[in-house]
Amino acid sequence: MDMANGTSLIEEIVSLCKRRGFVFQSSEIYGGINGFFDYGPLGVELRRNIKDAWWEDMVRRRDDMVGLDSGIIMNPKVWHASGHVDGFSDPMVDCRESKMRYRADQLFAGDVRVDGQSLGWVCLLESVCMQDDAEKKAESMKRKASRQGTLEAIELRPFDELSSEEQSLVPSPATGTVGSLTEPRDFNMMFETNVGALRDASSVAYLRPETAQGIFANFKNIVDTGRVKVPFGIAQIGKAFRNEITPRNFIFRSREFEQMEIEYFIPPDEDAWPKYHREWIDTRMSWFSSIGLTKDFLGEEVHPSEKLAHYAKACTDITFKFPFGEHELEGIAARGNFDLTQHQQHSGKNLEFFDETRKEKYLPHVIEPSLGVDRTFLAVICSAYQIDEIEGEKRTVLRFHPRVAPIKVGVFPLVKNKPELVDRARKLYQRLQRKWNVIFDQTGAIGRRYRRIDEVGVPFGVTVDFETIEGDGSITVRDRDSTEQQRLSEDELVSFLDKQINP
RNA sequence: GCGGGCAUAGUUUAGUGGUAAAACCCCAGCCUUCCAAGCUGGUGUCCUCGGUUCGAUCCCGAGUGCCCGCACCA
Repeated sequence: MDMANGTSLIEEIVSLCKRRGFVFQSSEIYGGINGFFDYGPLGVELRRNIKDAWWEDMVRRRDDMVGLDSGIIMNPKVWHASGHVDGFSDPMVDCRESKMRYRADQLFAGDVRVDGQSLGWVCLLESVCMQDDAEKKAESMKRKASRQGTLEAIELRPFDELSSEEQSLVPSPATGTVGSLTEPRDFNMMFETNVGALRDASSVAYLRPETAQGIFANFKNIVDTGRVKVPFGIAQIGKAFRNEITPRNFIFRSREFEQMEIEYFIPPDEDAWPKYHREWIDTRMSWFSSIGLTKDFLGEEVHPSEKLAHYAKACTDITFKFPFGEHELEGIAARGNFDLTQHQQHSGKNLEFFDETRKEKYLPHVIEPSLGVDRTFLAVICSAYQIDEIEGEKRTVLRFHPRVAPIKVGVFPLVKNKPELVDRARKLYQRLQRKWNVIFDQTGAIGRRYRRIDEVGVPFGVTVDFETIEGDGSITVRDRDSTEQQRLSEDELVSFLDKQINP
């Protein structure tokens, strides 16, 4: 996709989303707030349809899945066990001159001393040969200073373990200038809050950065009460919060978002996970196609083993070619039994599963397909958005799959000033309204009303005309994508719509 | 967090140191027998707060938001 075009394409989509009530910037009348969005009348329907489709296909239509809705705030110990509190609060250091950014624990510095006197500090990025490099640098510093004497051994320490006086002596690894590095700054992505009336260290709690830990924390409850047998999965849809440094790309990366996550528990045998991992990738990929994502925009990206977290066995992303680039839609990770092991240790509760057929206890391993509602929402719109031409006129159309379309049917009297048409159309509207989200529109010319529903992705327009009230009672159904019409009786219409909308 | 650009109606944009404009959209009415027809009317704190000025939407500063690049993204 060419980028010059891509930029304006996403702008067009953002503008359409606002104009037609899909997505608004949060708190817009107060100047907005970076990284938060609100979903308008059409947006909320689309979101709901996406979530319903996922829940229907991943939970209700499967024998091996159960659902869960855990709270956003949990005991903070959960996030210590999961590693989110300690592991992911990387302090970062910026170089003011070169604008480079470093993780403080990957930046090593040491004092260069000759006969007890400091010549200044050296600073290097973490590497296997950094000790050698440091000594070479020290030699050259000694030569430049024309100093005699013996170089002392250099003790390299991570930047974040130095005192702030020491930090201020460290030169930038990029430019060599002393004083160019900032103090380490915390970039923990979890939002903190306080539980209870008192605000102190003991009241700190976190807004969950993922829904997955709620599943692990409830694993024992579900095993004890849910009549489940490995392999089985627990699914959850819910809000999650990450204090992203730079939210970007519209709703693609925001600070408050909604996840649809599955933890699928499998036997711990080493040959088990590759099979289940592959199955889930295929299942999820075909699900994306089924709700109307453009196949050519979907891709798979396997994480190289050296970039995996230490506990992960594999991770494959399902990616989507957004107008601003190809990015992750869903991550499907084989996480071993890392999470259950952690929670078992930290909680002191036995979380082992007793396998009846094998007559043994074990901590199941897990496959984690984890998807963002908001990213799916954007991918659905990007797949659906099209500008085409009808009889020389441009039209903007959202070709939503009928299953996710916010509004399923538009019902129209052919003209407004004939009460019989209007009454009959209104009756039909009321009948359809009991089953689907439909709209009634009698304003302006019929063509205008068709175009208007095209732009919000309504798949079907039905029109009550003179043949309906004077002839055989049939109505016309107009297809959004082909713009072709067919005449059906009301009963035929209802079963036609049912087939199209609920596959 | 850093650097650059931008901020005018619901949307896209024009414009000005002296009380702001177009197109489209939207709402109401008239008209209309199948793909954005026409007519009439309606809808605006020029992002916020300071400063300069007799007077600021315009100039200056700060903030906020958006876009692009860097960095970050468990």
